[in-house]
Amino acid sequence: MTRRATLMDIAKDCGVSVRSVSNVVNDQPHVSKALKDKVLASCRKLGYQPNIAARNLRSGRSGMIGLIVPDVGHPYFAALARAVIDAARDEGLGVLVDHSGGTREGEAAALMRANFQGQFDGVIISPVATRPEEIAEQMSTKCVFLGAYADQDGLPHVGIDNRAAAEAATRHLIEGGATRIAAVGLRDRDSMADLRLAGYRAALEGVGLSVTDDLLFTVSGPDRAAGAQAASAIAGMRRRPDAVFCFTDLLALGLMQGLQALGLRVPQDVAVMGFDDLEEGAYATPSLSSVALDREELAREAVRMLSGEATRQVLPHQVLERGSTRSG
Amino acid sequence: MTRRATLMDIAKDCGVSVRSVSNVVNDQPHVSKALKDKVLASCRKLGYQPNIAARNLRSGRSGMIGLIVPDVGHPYFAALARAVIDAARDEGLGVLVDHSGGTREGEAAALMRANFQGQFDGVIISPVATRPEEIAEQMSTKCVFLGAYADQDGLPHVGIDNRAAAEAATRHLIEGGATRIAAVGLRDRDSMADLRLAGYRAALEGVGLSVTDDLLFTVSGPDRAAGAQAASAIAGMRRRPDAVFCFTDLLALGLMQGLQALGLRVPQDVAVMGFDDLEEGAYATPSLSSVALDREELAREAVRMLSGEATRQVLPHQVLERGSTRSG
DNA sequence: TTGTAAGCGTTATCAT
DNA sequence: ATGATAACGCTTACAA
Repeated sequence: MTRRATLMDIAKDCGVSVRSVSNVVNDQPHVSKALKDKVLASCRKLGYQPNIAARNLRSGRSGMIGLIVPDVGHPYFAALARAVIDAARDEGLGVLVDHSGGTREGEAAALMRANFQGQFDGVIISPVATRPEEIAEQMSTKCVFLGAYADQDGLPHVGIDNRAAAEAATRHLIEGGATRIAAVGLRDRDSMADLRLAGYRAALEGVGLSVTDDLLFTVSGPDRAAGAQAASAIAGMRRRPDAVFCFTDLLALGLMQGLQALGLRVPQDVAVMGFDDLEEGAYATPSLSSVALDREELAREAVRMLSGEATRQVLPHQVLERGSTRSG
Repeated sequence: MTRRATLMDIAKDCGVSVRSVSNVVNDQPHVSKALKDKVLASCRKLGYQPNIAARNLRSGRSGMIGLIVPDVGHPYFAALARAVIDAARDEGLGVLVDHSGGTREGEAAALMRANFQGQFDGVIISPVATRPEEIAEQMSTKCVFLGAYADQDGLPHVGIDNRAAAEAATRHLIEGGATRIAAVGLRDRDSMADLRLAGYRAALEGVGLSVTDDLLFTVSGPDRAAGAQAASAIAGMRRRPDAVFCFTDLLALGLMQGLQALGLRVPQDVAVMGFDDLEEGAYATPSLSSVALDREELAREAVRMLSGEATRQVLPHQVLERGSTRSG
């Protein structure tokens, strides 16, 4: 295998200038049909492929964006990654995916890598433990933030109104007849959870139910195991809740599994509400009620925002009633 | 915001040559301590960050690899992507993730993008509908193939012995007392499924059970819905199987859900065996027996193979007995 | 419409 | 150990 063909090779082969070849390759307007044909034929003959590094150096753009999530293996972020990859592709961009583990150190390391890995045309990030302002400060390229947001920051952000969504989800449980509703979620360093907790509180207070600490369960992780653990705790309570609002579907799935293993019926004994609308939830037994958003639109907005001026996009959410909260 | 600092800016600031600065930045062996300190201080002062595009152009490497899977949203490939990203990170490489949809056209398009998106230092690909030789032929960079393989090709490949693994899985069902075992999987253009089917056949024939066509179920997709569909077909059979071997966990999960919705008990009425060892399977009700491999090792080998000479790595597999096949 | 040539910011080859 | 300088392959003024 010999050296790859360059623009100049083509130019020589055709007896024209590199300029003309470049014009053809880049679909510039002013090229004669004859030239175009000749050049393209030569490109095929010599197997020409543009050197992207050179193009990037010259143009200052890379055609790549970064996506940083806590964990690509997590179903929610896997679905998100898919949507972002699709949206980026439609804009002719590739997506370098990285994960942070959801810890502060992990996020710092991922940001480092993003700064050095390459010249991204932008980075989409779903932060957990680091404040957006801190992140934007240390990044050398534009960032769009996904997920929770604090109202004060003016940074590019796209997501749903987590507080309102959580309130709606909790209200759904109340309307189903629940009077003693537990909340299960991560706490500490997770502003997303804070917002959902606030929504939960608001819903209860809205109907005059008091929020007591024994109804609040802080889990150890974002996974099914943590949900199952919460199930044991809840099943063992002297005054057992008749409904549980989990801050994520994965927690809810673990919780449902745990409750059922302990002999409790869902939703008859305990109704369960999730958040995220994972495909997996629709196939659980019973199917899991959840809060949904349009992930494709989320991704499209995020990608668009990377090259635009817009700074905040709040997407609509939707409460999906399924088997886990269907009374009767 | 002004222009980003370059090597030359640092050189001027320090009163040394760019060569010296480059040496420091790249940790070359022959640099005096004094120079190093001076340069590093200047870098910090001016906020220097190397221009990766320029470096790539000069060095001919990009520090990035491509990963092409049918669908990043699919739990198996999400887990795989995570493992590959981790393995690549340990080698200082970033991973550009793309998906093909698992169709021939989709794979062709993804390969195109991989060729143009950037200069990858290699591509790891999990092909479905396109033969490895065809792929290798049209790619301008080294490819390592994941998943199934045909014995004749000498292309870099890492995976398990799918045929043997499927045989072991089926044998596990036989040892559990099953005598009428159905197989559920994709067919056509999916060599992975062919191998697993062959293993299934071998296991049955090994104990003198005949393989009849009515036991073979071809599904419409790789998802839970397809598994649930197969459940209806199986539940409705005049002579119902007492066990089902699904070629993937996702099919098995849909199948289990479907069977149970139809009033059949797993494993008492029908034992179910999956393949892939998804985390989700361990949390299903009942927990799903499956065939596992070490995904982290798979990923490490694949990444290593990109820069090495090795051409085939067959990893060990393991049959995991869980609730869905536990008799008694 | 096409040709010439100047960079883009590195790295690496010569020297010294 | 460090300096000067020529590539790397492309885009794009500026000319013609």
